[in-house]
Amino acid sequence: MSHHHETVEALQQIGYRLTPQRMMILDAIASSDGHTSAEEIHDTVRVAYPYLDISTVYRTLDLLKGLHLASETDLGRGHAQYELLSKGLHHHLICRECGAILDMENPFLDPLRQAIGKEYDFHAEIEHLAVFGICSGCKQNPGNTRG
Amino acid sequence: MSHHHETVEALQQIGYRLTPQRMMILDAIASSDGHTSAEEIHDTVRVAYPYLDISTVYRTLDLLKGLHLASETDLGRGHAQYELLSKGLHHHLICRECGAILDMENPFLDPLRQAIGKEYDFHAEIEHLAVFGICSGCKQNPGNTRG
DNA sequence: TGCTTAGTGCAACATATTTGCACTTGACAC
DNA sequence: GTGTCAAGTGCAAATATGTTGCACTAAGCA
Repeated sequence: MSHHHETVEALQQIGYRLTPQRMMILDAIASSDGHTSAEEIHDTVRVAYPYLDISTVYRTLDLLKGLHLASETDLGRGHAQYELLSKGLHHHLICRECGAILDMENPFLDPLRQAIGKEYDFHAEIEHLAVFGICSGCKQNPGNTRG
Repeated sequence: MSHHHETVEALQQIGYRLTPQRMMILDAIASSDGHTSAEEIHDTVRVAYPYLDISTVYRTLDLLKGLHLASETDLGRGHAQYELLSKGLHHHLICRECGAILDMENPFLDPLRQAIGKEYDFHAEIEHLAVFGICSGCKQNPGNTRG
């Protein structure tokens, strides 16, 4: 998964330092198959490098957010979830019964973006949307809460 | 603004007690012209009644949420924002330049809801959506940050 | 008016995130 | 390579937001 180092090397081009911590954090986000929390990133990296501090994780995430390389979303847990934007923009449908998360493709929101632009003269930057509701499984078979 | 007491009186019908705290909290949300934070509600009510505890605010908000009388949204600040659902369901367009908040009417999202249902077999319950982007003013005249 | 339990205030806790500061180290010049 | 120096890091403490246990209060009702 070292191809993600490309991203950090890109950072270097615009004046940021290429540190092992940043590479490891980026690898952790990439290898997490979707969304991760700061705490999970911290735990993952600390297996290999126990000195990593959680504040470094947050500072790196802020950096990535600012450069639009990662997105932050509130997926209904008590903490933010992060995701690399390089792996194709997409959004989430979250079942509030069973907690399942479906991915929704980005172009799906294009009609909404256009409608908002037309009606409200507002340029909607929907980078990462979380939509709550009920999935098909729970529609047919209600009552299986998870959290 | 005592017409909002109707809502609390409705609560009473389904077995909840009509307490002065609940009435004051509801008035505070209603009078705040849109979204408020728990802390703002607390401050507002404490002008008249200094003994109100923040935990009572949170417990009342949980109650209102559970009964779908109020909605909770993350509007990009570090805390949740609350709003009464009685005043017509709507959504927000938030300018990330100047912080302005536009209201978007609920039926506007119907095509998206239908599309999600069709494509993903998912029942989207979009009660309160926050869409970030750039408003028309900032499109023409960039550079006026607010926070 | 008294009974009972929902609701409240208080204090302590839990969790997520931020910040000040001294130390380290990546990037670059020599 | 070696030196320079600010960006970046680790650490500890602080801050912010929300939650919880518990004793006390009071709303609703007989």
